[in-house]
Order: sequence, then C-alpha cells, then structure tokens
Amino acid sequence: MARRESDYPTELELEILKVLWAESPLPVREVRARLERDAGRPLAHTSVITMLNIMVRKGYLRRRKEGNAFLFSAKLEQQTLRRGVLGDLAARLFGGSPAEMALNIIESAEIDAEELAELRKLINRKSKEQQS
Amino acid sequence: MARRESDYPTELELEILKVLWAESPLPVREVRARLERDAGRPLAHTSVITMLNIMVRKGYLRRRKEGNAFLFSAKLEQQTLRRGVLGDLAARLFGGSPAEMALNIIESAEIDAEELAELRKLINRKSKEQQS
DNA sequence: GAAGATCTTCTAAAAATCTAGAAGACCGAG
DNA sequence: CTCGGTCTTCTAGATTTTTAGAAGATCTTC
Repeated sequence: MARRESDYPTELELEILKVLWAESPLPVREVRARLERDAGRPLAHTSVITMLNIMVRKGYLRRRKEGNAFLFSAKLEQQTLRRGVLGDLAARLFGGSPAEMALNIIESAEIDAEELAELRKLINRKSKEQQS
Repeated sequence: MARRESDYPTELELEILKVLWAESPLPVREVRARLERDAGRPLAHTSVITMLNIMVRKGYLRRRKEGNAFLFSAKLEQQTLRRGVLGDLAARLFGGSPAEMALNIIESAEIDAEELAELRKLINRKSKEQQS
C-alpha cells in the first residue's frame, strides 16, 4: 500500500497553473519559457509536456488542438482553488474554524492601514447581512 | 533529477503532529492508538516508528529514551507551523498579500456574529498600534 | 536462565512526483 | 521530394511518501 494522489495541485503544478491563469491558452513552448522566466524552473520541453498531460488527466487543465500543436488552458479556476485550499487548511490546522485562521493571519502578518480599513469594511458588511 | 523534500509536513506527518500537540510526550504504542482512533489511520506499529523517525530527522519531533523505549514529542510548534504555512500560501496563491487572503476567508467562509466581533476588535487594536 | 512480550533497526516495496531522452509524425523551405 | 525544425507519445529513472515485515535487543517473570 502507499500514498494517494494529493488533493490539491503540487508545487510544480501550481507554478504551471499560475502561468496559465495569467494568460491562456498557451502552447507548450510558451509555458516552458514562462516557467523559466517567472518561476526559475528551467525544464526540458518534454518535461513540461509530461506535466501538462498529467494535469489534463487530473482535470486541472484543458487542451485543444490548434494546427499541429496543442494549446493548454487552466480549467481549475484560481478562486476555486483558493477556497478549496483555505477550507482544507482551516479543517486541518485550525480545528475547522476559518475565523481562527483569519485571526491568525491578521495578528501575525504585515497588513497596512489601508488593508485594515478594507477588512473592517468587509466585516461590517458581513455583520449587516447576518441581521435577518 | 527529481522532486525535493516538501517544505512542510505532509498529510500523515500532520496527523502525527496533531496527536503530539494534543499530548506529549507519547510512546509509539500510544501514537499508533490515537492515529487509529482520531485520524482513522490504522497503521502497523513499525510503520508508525518509521514515520516518527523520519520526522525526527526532519526536525519536526524530538525523542528521548525512557527505559527501553522512546518517547516522542513535537518540536515544531503548532503556531510556528501555522505561520509558516499561511505565509507560504499567501506567497504562492495570493500574490504575496496576507490581507488578500484574509479577505478571501472572511468573504467565503462561515463566520458567525461573535467571531466577526472578535475580528473587528483585533483589527481595531491593530489600527491603533500602527498610529505611531 | 529460558519464554514471551515489547521495542527498535534494517530493509523493501508500491504509488506519486518530477525530470527528461528516444523515436515518430508533420510541415514548410529549397 | 528530402531536410530540418517543431511537436507529440512512449518510456524510464530518481526521489519522496507511505506502508510494513524480518530480525535482533532487552526486560520481566517464573
């Protein structure tokens, strides 16, 4: 017996997703160039193809034929992933409490006055919504 | 060439850490029992030993001899891990902005009135601290 | 001091992640 | 039509994660 496939994109998969969230669709050649430039990951062309195909299998990406080559685009949306990962993290590391997690972030991270104001505004809006 | 060791505890490692955060130090036998009971992971005694030793090597755990057996305890503190993981997640998935991440959580997660009040209180305190 | 229980170390194996070479298909240029 | 470039599929190897058996050390108990 052994490990199961991870629930969320792995390290490299996330880098590839970031490339494709920034611009889609892209051919392999372009993904490869941006991985090197933006993520400092100089991979062989075939390595990139392998990863892209795995990610299609996992449902993270879509691909379609354009002429002789394939074009890839993200199927997993950034917002979907964010929600999934945050929810999972809250469940595993914060006893299932998203509020606890938010408190932790605000307490220990660098957040400037403007951002604090924005957070306050959101909280006020949320509070009002709940009065019903 | 291949992947590098993950920066943060993996799935099973986190389950083991949770056991030891709840109570430390514990002998292998106890860790094994709690993994089965609390995490639904019925592992062989030797599997648990292997994991514990790997985690000692990685610096997540400490162990000390007590009689003939070893007692294990968490060396990586929960708060340290929380900060690390949250910071990492902010960097990778939220363009380096913890505030953005906090906004996302508050927007899309279930947070009740009491928790919202607590968040507001913390934000107010933070705001005051910054006026200097 | 031999038997049995308990614990460890050593070893290994399956699955997943990450990397990339070999080989074949296809297309435009000359 | 052949050559070179581009692209894909197939294949495979290294490393990590997760699992656990075999074998040996040690302690208790009669």
